[in-house]
Amino acid sequence: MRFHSPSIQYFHAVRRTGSIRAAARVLNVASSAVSRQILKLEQEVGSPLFERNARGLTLTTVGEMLARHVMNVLQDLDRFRSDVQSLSGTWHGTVSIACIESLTESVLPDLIASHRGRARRVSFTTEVKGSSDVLEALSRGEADIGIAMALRHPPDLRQAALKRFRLGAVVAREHPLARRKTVTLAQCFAFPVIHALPELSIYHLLQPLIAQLPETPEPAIQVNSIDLMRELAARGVGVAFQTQLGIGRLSREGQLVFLPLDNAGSPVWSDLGIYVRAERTLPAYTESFLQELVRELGERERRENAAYPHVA
Amino acid sequence: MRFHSPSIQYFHAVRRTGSIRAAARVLNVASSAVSRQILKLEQEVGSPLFERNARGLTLTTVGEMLARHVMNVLQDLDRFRSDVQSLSGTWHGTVSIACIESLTESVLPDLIASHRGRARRVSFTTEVKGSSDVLEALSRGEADIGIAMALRHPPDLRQAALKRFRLGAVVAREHPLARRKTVTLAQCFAFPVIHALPELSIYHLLQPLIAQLPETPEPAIQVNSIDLMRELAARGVGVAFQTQLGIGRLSREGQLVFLPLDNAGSPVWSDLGIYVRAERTLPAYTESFLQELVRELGERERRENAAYPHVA
DNA sequence: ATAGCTGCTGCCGAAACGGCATCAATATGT
DNA sequence: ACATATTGATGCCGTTTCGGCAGCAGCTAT
Repeated sequence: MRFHSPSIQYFHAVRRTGSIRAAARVLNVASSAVSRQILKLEQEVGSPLFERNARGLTLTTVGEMLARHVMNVLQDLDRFRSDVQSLSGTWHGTVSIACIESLTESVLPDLIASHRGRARRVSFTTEVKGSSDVLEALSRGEADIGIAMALRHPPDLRQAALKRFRLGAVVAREHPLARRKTVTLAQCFAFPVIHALPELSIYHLLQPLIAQLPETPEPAIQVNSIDLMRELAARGVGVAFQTQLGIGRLSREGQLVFLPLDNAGSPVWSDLGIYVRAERTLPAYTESFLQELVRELGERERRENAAYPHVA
Repeated sequence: MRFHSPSIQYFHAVRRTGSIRAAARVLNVASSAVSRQILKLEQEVGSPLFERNARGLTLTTVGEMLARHVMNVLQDLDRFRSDVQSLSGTWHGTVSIACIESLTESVLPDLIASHRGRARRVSFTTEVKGSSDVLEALSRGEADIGIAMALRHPPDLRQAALKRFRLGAVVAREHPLARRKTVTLAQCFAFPVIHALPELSIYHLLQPLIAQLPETPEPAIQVNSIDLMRELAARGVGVAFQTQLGIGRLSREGQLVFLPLDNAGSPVWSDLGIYVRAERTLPAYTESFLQELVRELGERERRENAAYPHVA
């Protein structure tokens, strides 16, 4: 089933590993074979594809162009393979997901479990990253589906869906704020606050709002793990900020209370985007999971926004 | 620059020609070489790609899937080539257009002439077909850009733009109807009418309206050429039907008069769609022309609908 | 029945591929 | 500063693959 010339497979491996010898190890061939294929390729294209640094290879501009083409080819080959297999009845493959941390508590495990229940032959690989890293992984062809904060995405990605969830304060059941319906940022800052570090995307959502506050609040606890943030809040250490997506189980068990943020009378939204490579047609099993993911997130968006109606 | 394995190039040629020996002639190789590559390919895929009829080869289902993949690969290779060339300053390639006849009088020649004036190295091939043939040519990878009546298009095509033009009656300057502002179908059928045959898309636009008329009009002249239709109308033979797009020159010279159709108080629209293959990223020069085409058609749409305001 | 087409298949020379050993250049560790 | 390790490139050589030639059988149209 590998009817494409070795050159492009070798090129692909070299681009990913950043070294000819490393690529050769992955491909189980001699490094000379890889070296030659790359040289031949450069001769065909008429331009160098890599810059030879002493420590390995990096793509030139033309190399990046070819990388895009090769990625398109190999990903479309995957789709073709899956099409053929689904024709012959078998239905297996691997769905590769890159997503931000707030999905790992409930959405993703629920979905993967239910999907695996129905299609045992479909396997998953998931990588948790920051929002911009998610988009980059997608661009580099290292993931099929990406879920990230809806930043401005590069043109080689397509936003398959956009769901917005209310951002809110998260406090322990016993916290003084816990009996309110909504809270303002100012009210939260009357208490110790658990801050997100800039590597978490909540930081970028809250920062402009915090900057508008009349007085800069005292430095509070800062963390870079949503899980840690959640557990700290559950222990009454302070007020954390999250969408309800990210606090599922502890919320269901009644330990945490979610209080929608009220910013001068209007809600604060956290936009979650689902992304795929724009130039790619997904394999059937991936497309199938993607649609489930979009449906599920839409369902949660509907439910949660109904539970906490807008402050008109 | 041909760094893809011979198999897929050979497969592509065989699919297009429908015969191994014919493909071999096109490729300038021995037919045995082609035959072997196809057999090897079928062994790799694990399923026959063609059905061997005594008179040549036709694709199997798996073959059609592979054909789609190969088309994606080769078209994306074209894009890559053009990307590299545009990086090195040179800018040439061929834009292949499939369109319906109503564009050939003014829109297309104007656009191509002006584009060639600016980019001498970009060449064009244009094929005039019926609307459904246009879409099929696009699907088969035989054209880059398609312009056709906006029918329901297959999922492998993407509608890059949709422009609507008013359908109208076209009569000679001296025709009794020529002094009206608008006409109804009934009014037209008081005179001899030049009908379009079913192979022209105007037929399918008018047929449902004609069917609603109280009495079936007498059989009139029937033609399958817009050019002929136009020239007949100019000679006063009867009333023809067209969008104004299709009668440019004769209208400018004052020989033909365009009368927007009035169907029970509302205009009759002819929807023109611009299509490209959905799974394809266009080369830079093609994309550039596509945008010009969309802009120009949008401009004409605006002008013409301003010249003949809606019958509110 | 003949002539012309189809795709397929031995045979063989030529080209491409891959493995091994080696080289020069550079980075790293002591 | 020196030794060591790692990088990509290259010459040599056996193996594999590719492609051309000629001929095969099967089918169709005349």
